[in-house]
Amino acid sequence: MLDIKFIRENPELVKKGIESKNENSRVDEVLQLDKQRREILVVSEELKAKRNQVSQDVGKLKKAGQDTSAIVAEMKEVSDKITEYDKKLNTVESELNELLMYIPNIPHSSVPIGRSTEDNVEVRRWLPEEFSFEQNEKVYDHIELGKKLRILDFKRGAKISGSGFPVYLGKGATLERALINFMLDYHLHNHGYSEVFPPFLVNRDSMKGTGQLPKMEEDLYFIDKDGLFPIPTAEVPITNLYRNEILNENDLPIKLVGYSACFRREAGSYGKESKGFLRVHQFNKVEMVKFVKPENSLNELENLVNDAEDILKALQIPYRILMLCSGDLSFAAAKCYDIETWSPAEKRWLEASSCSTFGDFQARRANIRYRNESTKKLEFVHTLNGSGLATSRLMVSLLENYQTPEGKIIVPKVLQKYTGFNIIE
RNA sequence: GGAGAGAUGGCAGAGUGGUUGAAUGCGGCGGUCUUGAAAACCGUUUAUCCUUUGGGAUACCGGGGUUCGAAUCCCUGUCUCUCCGCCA
Repeated sequence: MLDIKFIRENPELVKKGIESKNENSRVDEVLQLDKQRREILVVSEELKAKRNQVSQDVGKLKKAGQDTSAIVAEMKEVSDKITEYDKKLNTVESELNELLMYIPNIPHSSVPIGRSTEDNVEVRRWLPEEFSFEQNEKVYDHIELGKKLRILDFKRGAKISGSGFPVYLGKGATLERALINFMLDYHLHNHGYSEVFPPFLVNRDSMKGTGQLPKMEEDLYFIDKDGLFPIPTAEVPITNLYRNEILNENDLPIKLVGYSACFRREAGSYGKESKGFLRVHQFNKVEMVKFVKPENSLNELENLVNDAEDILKALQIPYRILMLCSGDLSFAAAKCYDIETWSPAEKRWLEASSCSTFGDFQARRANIRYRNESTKKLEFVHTLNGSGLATSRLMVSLLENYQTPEGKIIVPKVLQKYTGFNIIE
């Protein structure tokens, strides 16, 4: 969430930021509640100071054997007043906090202002040497390939779970597993990350910490019986590793990478987007998470994108990088790059990764701080995360780009030692 | 699932109604001593909020209550540990 002091001091900036995200600005309500809160607080604290003083005196007087009944009676009234003011304070404070939890992060100043995906800015693209957009005029799409090679089964997935729960079969399952292991190893050995294998179910506090809750509850699965949420991304458990903790400055940046299955309800998103792998309820993802010093946040974001890109270069899959405009930024993000891979069958780019810095937005919610050794103060870290990458969309591009004219799949070179085979036919 | 125990500062661990924000030990930081280091000794070491910048308030797992006054008493929730049962 945003710092209430920052909102108090920069209301116009905050309003503009929120509106540029196409979100409803409720800054005036926040300021109103904040003002109320402080007014009540002052009165309550004055009364408490009095109570503390007199209560101590009562103790002393009693020890000295003196009668205190008059004072005690008077203090009873003060005490009642305190209760009254604290109740008011409580109401106002919880309203304020609730409201603050719904206020999105504001875009970083380097983010282009825009309304929708159309205003995103393509930063760069990378294509394998022999690649051309025209060469693949006649191609099978990933669904046809999956069916033909008996490596993907969407129908049976729908039978056992529902639509959007794909089943990987045979060499398809092996390929998926190889892809995950390859990506993990790559980040571990080449990019200096440490591996985490997180829980796939998390509690409400964790979901609030990274900002999925309270706003996006509709998009989450929820296990009512135990009060647990299946994670929509490993970002949630991994970022929350350090919730309510104080990190050593020397340990920063902390760079973690982890695999998880991801579960998303994708409420209300039916239609052509939903065929095959393009939008599913369960998919696999390797996620990178960083905890960094505030001044390094933007730099670390660039590195994060590069780390994700390296995977695609190694796999020789065409991709492009977009800087998201303000209107396309997610609730918690301050700045974000999407990586899109090319689908020859769809003849369009598919989002396979999203790399964001959240500034101190998540850190403030999750209370993740570090001791700044030069100022000796506790400060919030900045958190970043990026997919490195999501296998489902990546698999679409991989299968389609690596198909032969006969509809076989060549296994990318770097994956062959993980799969143990070099062709799927 | 059954029975019991517990939750206090970075850690360990006292404290069972009145200067206790919290003894003591360890750790950390600063200093004395030393050629240097260790040891020893001395000192220091929580955070958040409000503020008329003097100061004030809050917090001993969370929430509620009793009381003039709660780390301390009562209720409740959560979590952890031990034993038994079940089990990949």
